[in-house]
Amino acid sequence: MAKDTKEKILTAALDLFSQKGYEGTNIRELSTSLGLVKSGIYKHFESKEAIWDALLDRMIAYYGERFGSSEHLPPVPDSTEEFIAMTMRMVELTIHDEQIVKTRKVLTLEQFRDDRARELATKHFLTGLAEMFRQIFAGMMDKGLICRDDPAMLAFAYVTPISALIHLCDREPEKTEDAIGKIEAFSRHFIATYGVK
Amino acid sequence: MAKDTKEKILTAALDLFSQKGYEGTNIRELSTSLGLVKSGIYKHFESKEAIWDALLDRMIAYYGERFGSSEHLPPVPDSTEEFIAMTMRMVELTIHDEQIVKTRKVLTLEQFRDDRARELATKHFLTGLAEMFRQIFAGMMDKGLICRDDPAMLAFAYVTPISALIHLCDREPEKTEDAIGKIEAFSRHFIATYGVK
DNA sequence: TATTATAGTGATCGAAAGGTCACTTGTCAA
DNA sequence: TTGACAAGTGACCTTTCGATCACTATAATA
Repeated sequence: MAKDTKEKILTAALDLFSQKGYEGTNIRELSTSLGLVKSGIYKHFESKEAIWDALLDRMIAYYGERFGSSEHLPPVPDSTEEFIAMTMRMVELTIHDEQIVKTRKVLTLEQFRDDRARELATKHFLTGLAEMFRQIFAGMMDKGLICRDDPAMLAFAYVTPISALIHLCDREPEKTEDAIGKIEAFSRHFIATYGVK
Repeated sequence: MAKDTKEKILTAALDLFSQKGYEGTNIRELSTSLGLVKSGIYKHFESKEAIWDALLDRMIAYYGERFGSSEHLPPVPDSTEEFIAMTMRMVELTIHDEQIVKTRKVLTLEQFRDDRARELATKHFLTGLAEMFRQIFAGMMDKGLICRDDPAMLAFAYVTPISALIHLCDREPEKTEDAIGKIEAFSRHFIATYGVK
């Protein structure tokens, strides 16, 4: 029950921090959103900063679980069409999973203030995805699906445009449909460019 | 002299907001950084929010000046090498010009809170650059420098990876050199892919 | 049943926030 | 020289912030 409340606090904190940032969020609001009074929070965390630290711990752990090991690497697709489908599945997930969206927003807002957020932001936004697709592209080259090239460069060139549109969705959710369409169009164009005919 | 102070306040506000965000900045700090006392600010702006509004006005005006008209469009290059050189010149400027860096940071930090920041962020980070390069690519296709393709798609595919690395520099300035190298490598790879041999 | 640890309450604190106001200083036009 | 106005000062106001503490309710354990 204690642990339950602690988790609820972190979830509520993620929600508020992702909207207003760390500084913009106050403890009173956080506690009332959970149906308890301000001082109740301090039975579970000793300070506002302790909440922030725990939240970052959770985000880092979650990221490590999902992207840390190569076990979670999606299988190398057997066709370019399958590759596009896989991309779109991943995009849909990352755009619609609220927890992931909020995590991205928090990292965006706190990247200049907190060193761990800074580091995690780079992983989330750039290096993590790029490394993952580097491996996928290397595999696809072996299978003869795309032409031989530097897989790291291709991954970078593939991942960053998609990432830019994901950020656009975070910022302007009403453009989500457009963005998803654009991602698919980009993905097809990419395959048209680098795919083996 | 009055106008001078007003401008100085906005410049100091840009500096602080870009580091700590709007909420994280207090006007006592802002005023002492200018060598005056807190209440002095209120001789020039009626509230903290008025400073924010004026700052956004200035950013919007500045953006309109530089990117609004097609007069400021850089000339279509006469060779792919010139194209790369032009890209690198633009990148160096946008990474090292403090005002521009701070503007990007502020927009990053306030994009979820303020509608005008949201809109300007999308222009700065995505649509503005993409539109500019769409025109450049269209011109380069006419000159036979790059192969015929959808110029908007190429611009999007060219601009977003560079933008991602610029954001990386904003977040982790110690990686600036690496990032610039990577931008040039990407630019050359891009030309190797789409340039007419 | 008595004990004890824990979750939650409400009053309260000091610090810091944004903002106001009467006042002083400095500058320029008449 | 003087009057007027803008620029800047310092004391003070109210509100809100994060945080503390004595207290109560609850529920599991000995």
